[in-house]
Amino acid sequence: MLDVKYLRQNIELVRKKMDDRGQKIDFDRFLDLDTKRRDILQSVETLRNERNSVSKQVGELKKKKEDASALIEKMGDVSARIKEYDESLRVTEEELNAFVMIVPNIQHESVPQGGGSEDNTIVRTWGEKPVFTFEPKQHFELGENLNILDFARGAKITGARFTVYRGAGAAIERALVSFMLDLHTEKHGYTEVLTPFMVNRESMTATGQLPKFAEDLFKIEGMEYYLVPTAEVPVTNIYRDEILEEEKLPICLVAYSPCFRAEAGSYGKDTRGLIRQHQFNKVEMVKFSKPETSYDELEKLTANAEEVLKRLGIPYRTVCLCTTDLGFSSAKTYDVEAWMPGQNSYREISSCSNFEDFQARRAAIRFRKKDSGKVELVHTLNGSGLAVGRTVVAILENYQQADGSIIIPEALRPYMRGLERITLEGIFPKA
RNA sequence: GGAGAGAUGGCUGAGUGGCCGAAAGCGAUCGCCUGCUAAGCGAUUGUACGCCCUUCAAAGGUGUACCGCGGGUUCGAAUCCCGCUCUCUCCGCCA
Repeated sequence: MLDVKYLRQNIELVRKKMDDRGQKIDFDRFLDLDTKRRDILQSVETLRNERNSVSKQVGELKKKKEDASALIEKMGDVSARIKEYDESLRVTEEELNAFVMIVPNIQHESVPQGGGSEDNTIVRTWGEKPVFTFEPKQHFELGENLNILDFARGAKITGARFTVYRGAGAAIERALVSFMLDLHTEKHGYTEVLTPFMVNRESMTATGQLPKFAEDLFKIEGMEYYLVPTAEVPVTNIYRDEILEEEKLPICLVAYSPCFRAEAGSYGKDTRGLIRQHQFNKVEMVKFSKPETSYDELEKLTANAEEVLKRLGIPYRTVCLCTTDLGFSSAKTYDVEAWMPGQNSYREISSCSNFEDFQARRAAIRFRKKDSGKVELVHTLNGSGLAVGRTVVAILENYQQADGSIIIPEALRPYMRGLERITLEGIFPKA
């Protein structure tokens, strides 16, 4: 969320920023609530002050065995008034809070102005698109033909958007997770963490999924627990309500996690295959940074995600999301899009964002400045490194052969007992 | 799931109605002392939100809240009462 004080003092700038994001927000209501809150607060604090000092006098009188009944009677009335003010303060703060919680972050000045995904700017493009002597197939057709992806049985077991992986299909998914974690820990300096796949309401609120996007989440029946839509939630919440030491920053964590998304409102979109599932695997990078360096960290984070694709030999491009495509909590986002020959298009495989202090304020993640001793909010960042299911899609489609087999990228072979090619006959070689 | 014990500042830990935002110790920071290190001495050392001052901010002043969370009793609650959460011990169950 945004800082209430900042909002109050920079309301016109924020109005403009939200206009550019295509958000219609009634900031007059905010100003009213804010003024009301401070009025009530002052009144109630004055009364509390009176109560505190009179109560002290009562104590002194009683100690001297003198009569304090006049004061006590008077304070009964003051306490009643405090209770009334407290109630209206509670209501006002609730309204104010509800308002602030649904205001998106302010975009960084470098974010391109836009009205849709066509306005995202292409930052760079890498790799040679493979040339085929045949019509390249889509991954779901390749996967079903090789008997490594089984969508029908996934649907039987659970429902639409669930998949069974088999043999080399299951192995390549697992290999990718290990490959990505090893790369980020050994080459990019991240510490691996493994966090819960269910989180409570506070955690979801801290990273911005709640209260605004409840319909995207799976909630556990009868409990205030939710399935994680991304490891960003549990990993960022590791340091919720904590004050970190400046020397420890930046803290760079990487986590594998399955992700669960209700995908409400995406009916009819990507209905076949692995692209859009209710459950998918992801390796996620999360950073806690000092404000001064967070944009450098964003560039590094994005490069770390890109490195996975480079090592796998998958062509990609990186785009900077425009104002209207930017996610709720993000100040700036790069999407890395992998080339998918079967679909003849680039598809998002990673999303790398700097949230600045937006999540940190909700989550109360701060650090103490070494020289001044002052506490300040950290900046949080995260990015997929990468979405595993979509990486499988990219490998199947880019490395498909005329006979329907799939060449395994060299970087992955050590993680697959040396397997070089997925064919229908040899699902997996003997070790 | 059953029984019991507990939750206080960066940490340990005292505090069972007013003198408590909280003793003491440890740690940390600054200063003094010391040839250096250690020891010693002195000072400082929570967070949030208002208000005043200030062009803004910082600094400063002032007020309020916070002793796991939420309610209640009381002129007054870390302290008493109720509910919840979490931790620990024992029993049961269990990968």
